[in-house]
Amino acid sequence: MREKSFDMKHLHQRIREDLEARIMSGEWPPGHRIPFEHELMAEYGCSRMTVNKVMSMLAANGLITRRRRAGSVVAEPSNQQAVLQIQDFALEATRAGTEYRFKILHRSIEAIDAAAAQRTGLPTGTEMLCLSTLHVMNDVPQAFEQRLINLATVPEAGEESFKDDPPGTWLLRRVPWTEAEHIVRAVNADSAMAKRLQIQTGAACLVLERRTWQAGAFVTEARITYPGERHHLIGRFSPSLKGGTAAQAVT
Amino acid sequence: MREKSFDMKHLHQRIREDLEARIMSGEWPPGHRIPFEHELMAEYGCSRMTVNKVMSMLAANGLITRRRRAGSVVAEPSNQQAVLQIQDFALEATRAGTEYRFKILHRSIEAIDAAAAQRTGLPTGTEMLCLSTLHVMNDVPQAFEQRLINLATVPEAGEESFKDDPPGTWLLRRVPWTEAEHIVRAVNADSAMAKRLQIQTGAACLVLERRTWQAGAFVTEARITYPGERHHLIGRFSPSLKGGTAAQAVT
DNA sequence: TTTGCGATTATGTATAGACATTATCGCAAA
DNA sequence: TTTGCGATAATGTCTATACATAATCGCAAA
Repeated sequence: MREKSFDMKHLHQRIREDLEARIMSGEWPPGHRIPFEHELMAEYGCSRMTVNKVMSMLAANGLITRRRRAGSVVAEPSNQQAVLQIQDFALEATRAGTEYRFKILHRSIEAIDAAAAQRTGLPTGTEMLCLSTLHVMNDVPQAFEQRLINLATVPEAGEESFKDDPPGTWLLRRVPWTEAEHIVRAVNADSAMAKRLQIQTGAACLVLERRTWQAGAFVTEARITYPGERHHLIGRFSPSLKGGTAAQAVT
Repeated sequence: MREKSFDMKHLHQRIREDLEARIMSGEWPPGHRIPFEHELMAEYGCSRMTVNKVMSMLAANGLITRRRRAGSVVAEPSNQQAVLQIQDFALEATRAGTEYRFKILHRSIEAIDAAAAQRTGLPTGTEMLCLSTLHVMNDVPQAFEQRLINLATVPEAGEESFKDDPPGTWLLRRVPWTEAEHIVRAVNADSAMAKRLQIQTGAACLVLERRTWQAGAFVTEARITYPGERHHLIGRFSPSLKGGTAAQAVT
């Protein structure tokens, strides 16, 4: 039954990546029913054990929810699971029923500067789309986002207006990531930041820096500043159920 | 070959918990060789696939490192992997060769207050050991730790002097956790905190709150305040390799 | 129409065996 | 003594099968 396929990857890895990509890109939204094991088994021409191992792993990582007889569905993102699952504002707002707006404060295309080149591993001079976005819920500023998007990896971003979806949400739909790096810091708001976020100058803010790659190609860097009083990062773990859906809703 | 064992747990789960407990308690330190699959297979009286599935999962979670022919060893904690792996100071200091001291600033045994009772799920009035510890490296204060230890779960903590190991390290050796919850916030240092950490009043600090349970029994709560300028949280992920060794060195 | 129950179906767990891959060990040749 | 290479041992992947468990569906009885 086993047909050595053309590519080098192992079958279980290919299945895993296929499923992950469909989930993380939003093609299969939370609640979407995943093909039954016997269907995937037919699709990939492998035994049920192989499919089962992949699905069990996805379930252990919290990406899908499985129920006997009922089948498997894409899991609802749980805000108790993920350390770095700071919200995708649009998504969270819809769910909570609060009003959400965002505003692009700045947009330009620039050659990457030396410091950013080092952080991202790109050659200096690479063209980046630079965006500054303010996220507002119920007329209260919730976060300020400074983002670089690698136009070599995501050329269509250059043409995008970002009028429907904020950049993070837009990107997630198009470019699921395979690797990410995060840094969390505490900083005092300078006067410009304080004004933007409507907080006191000097107030403590949580800064999340997030860089993502797709198969080794740099995708985007986001520096998101949250008013410290209004936001925390929350995570719940057990030793073998770590991480969870850390990035299901963030880019 | 299969012998339905007396307990209700599934075999793979029992194996996983056994191995995790030995790793996380420090009984098997980083670098320690883990029994070969065929040894575990004999020990638990099961097939290799069962052992293999468990070991693969531990490897995927970064708890162990596996190499063909060489066998499996407990992984070195990697500071590029875990979001919440803020340092176990004693351990990090040893590794980096810097001088580390800690000082217990406060110690008392008190009935839990209402707010903490709610956070931890314990009945009000439960006796807790309350400790405040300052962590110092090269004469620079690195963190201030406020900790509650549940004496019902860890009675021997009441007798412990904590003169060799700081409370976190001491606990980790004795009480491996099975569940943990984390909250990260940014706050402005008040004057007492500023004095302790030798920073300016109002300076932004990163606060990590960590609560751990062992099989449902509350173990400890730690609130650790780091000077924002001197510390970040760093994490690196890929979608199916999330979390990593998040807690190997922290309690 | 509603309730109850058995058949069905999908997942959960486990076994035994096969072959691939790769690092290491030890022996033999240079 | 050193180098090279083959045997060996351990993990990696996968198949085929079996039985357990749980939820749902649909039919039949009340």
